Amino acid sequence: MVHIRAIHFDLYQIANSGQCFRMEEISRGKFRVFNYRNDVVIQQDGQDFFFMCSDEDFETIWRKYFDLDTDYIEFDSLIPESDLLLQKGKEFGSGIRILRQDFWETCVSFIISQNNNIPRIKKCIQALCDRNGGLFPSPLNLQIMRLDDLGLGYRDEYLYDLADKVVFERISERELQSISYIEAMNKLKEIKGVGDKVANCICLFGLHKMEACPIDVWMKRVIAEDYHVVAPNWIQSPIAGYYQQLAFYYKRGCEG
DNA sequence: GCCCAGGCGTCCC
DNA sequence: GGGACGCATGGG
Repeated sequence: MVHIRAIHFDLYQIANSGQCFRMEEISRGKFRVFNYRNDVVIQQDGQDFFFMCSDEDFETIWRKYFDLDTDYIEFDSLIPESDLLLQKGKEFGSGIRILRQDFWETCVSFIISQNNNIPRIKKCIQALCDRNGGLFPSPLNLQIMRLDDLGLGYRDEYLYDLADKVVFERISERELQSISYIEAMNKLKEIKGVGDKVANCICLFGLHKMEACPIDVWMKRVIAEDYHVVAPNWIQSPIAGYYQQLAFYYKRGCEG
């Protein structure tokens, strides 16, 4: 077991922030988190965290996953006083971090997410894992799996196209990390079923390109209702993705 | 039965 | 280049 203290870190908020789909509260303050083939149980008590894993796993896997070396208080301090939506968002989401999730899992998850709701996205991903003997399928696994009876709707062919492109290295995490956000977006949109929104989610949650700013129905609602239909300047910020996540979590928490 | 969901591909203009 | 439309599925 590993004990740490951390601020701007709340497992409940992160689990319900819509950026990950395999993080569940198993008892009060106690969460099980999966990231591709790794998993851990964490107990949170305020600013105290108990990771049920070795020191080595914490240092090599989970410290990075939870982005614990990034100062989110600093990000919050850059929000203008005049931006009432983000001011409320940073209070409501005071424990939000942008996870550094597995690239492959993020691609699969957000292709499934299109025109779908979060509870059902979770069910679809769980069904994929169940079908693969409890493990999240690798690209090679996915290529040969039967998908048409997992409740994915019309998204089966999108996942097969993704798996092919990854297996044949038409899409590679290494390359996407080495190129710019704009170039990565264009590359990702070559995958069937990946448009602007999903590509932004992959850039933000799977590649940690923090300028990526996914615009979904909730963000459109934010722009329409909280910014008088004019998109705020911060969507061009180098950390637009974090601000977008505060806006999403706040808006969805209030109305969803 | 409706409407909606962290949208996108395809048509059509 | 942009705007309608259909798309599978299940929750509310």
